[in-house]
Amino acid sequence: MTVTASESRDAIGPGEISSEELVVWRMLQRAQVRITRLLETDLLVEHDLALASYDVLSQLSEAPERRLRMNDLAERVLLSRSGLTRLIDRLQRDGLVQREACASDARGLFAVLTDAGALRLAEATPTYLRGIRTRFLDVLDADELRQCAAMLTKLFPDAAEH
Amino acid sequence: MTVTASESRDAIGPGEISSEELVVWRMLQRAQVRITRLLETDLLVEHDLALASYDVLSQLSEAPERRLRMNDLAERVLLSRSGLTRLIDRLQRDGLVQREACASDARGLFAVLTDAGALRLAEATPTYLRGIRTRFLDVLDADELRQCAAMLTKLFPDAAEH
DNA sequence: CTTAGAACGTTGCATGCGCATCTACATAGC
DNA sequence: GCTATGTAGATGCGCATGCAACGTTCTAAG
Repeated sequence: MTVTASESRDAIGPGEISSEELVVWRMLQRAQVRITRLLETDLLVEHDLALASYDVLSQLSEAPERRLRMNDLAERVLLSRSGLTRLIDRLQRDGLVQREACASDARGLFAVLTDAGALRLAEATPTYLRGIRTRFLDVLDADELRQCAAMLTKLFPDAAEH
Repeated sequence: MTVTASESRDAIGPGEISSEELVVWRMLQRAQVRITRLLETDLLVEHDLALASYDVLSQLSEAPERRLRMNDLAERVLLSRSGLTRLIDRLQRDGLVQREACASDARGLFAVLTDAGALRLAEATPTYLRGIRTRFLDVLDADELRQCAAMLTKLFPDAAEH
C-alpha cells in the first residue's frame, strides 16, 4: 500500500491521483495548520485572546451596528451553533460582547460588540495583522497573491463573502 | 522584522495590509477548514475513521517496516506528544496499530501498523482520495496546481518533507 | 384558528486536544 | 564513575468543540 511514485503520471489508486498532487494537498494542510497555530499563540501570548474569539470580535466590528444574529455569526466564524453559544458565553463573561433580543424575531438573539470588546479588538489587531503579513503575505509576491485568490475563488465560489 | 512592503495603495492599519490581502487570507482559512471537514465526515461516515487516525495509518504505511517513533510520528501528523499518545491508545485498542519497544533507545517506542490497520487504511483510501480529488484537485488545472505547490514551498520550505 | 413542521438558540454529554508535570532513560561534563 | 541536564513517552487536568435532544417561536397548510 506504499505510495511509490513509480508511474509518473499514472494513477495510484481508484482516485486517479498522482503522488505529486497528493503532496500538494499535504503541504497545504501542513502550511495552513502551522500558520494558524503561530497566529493563535501570538494572540494568546500577547493578548490572551483565542483566534476564534478574535474572529468573532472582528466579524462583529464589521457588521452594521456591531451586531449579528447568533446563527449568522456561527456561519461566518465556521463554528457550530452550540460552539458559538459557549464562545459567546465566555466573551460575555469577559464583557467583550453582550446578547440582545431581536425585535423582529422573538427566537433570535444578537451578539453585540461592547466598547470593551472593540478596544480589545483594536489592541489585538496589530498582532494579528503582523502575523498574517510575516507568515503569509510577505512570503508571496503580488502575482502569487492574485493566483492564490483566483484558486480560492474556484475552490469555494462563496468563500469570498465576508 | 523584514518590511518588504507589498506596495499596497490602501494600507488599512499598522500592518500595512490591504483589505484585498486580508480577504485572501480569510478565504484560505475558510476553504481549508471546509475542505478538511468534508473530508473528515466522509471518512467518518463511510469508514468510522477520523482524519487524524487516517493520517497516522497513512504515515505508518509509508514508513520503513511500517513503523515510526512516537515523537517522529507526532511531528508528521501535527499533533502534540500527548495527543499522539492518546490517539495511538485508541488505534491500539482497535487493533490497527501496536507499540513496540525500541532496541537502541529504551525510552523510545515504535508505533507499528498491524495487518488490520493496513487493511483498514486500504479500505478508507479510496474515500480519502476521492474527497481530495473532487474538492480540491479537480477544481484546479495543472498550471494552478504548479503555482500552488510553488507558493506552499515558499511558505514552508520544509513542508514538502513527508 | 388550528396544527404540523421548521428554525433559533441552549444544554447534556462525549470526545479530542494541549499544557504542565511526571518517570525512566540517555548523554555531556566533571 | 557520578552528577546535571536533556529527551521520550505517559498522565492529570482543563478547555473547546460537535452531536443529539429540548423548549420556544415562527410559518405554512388545512
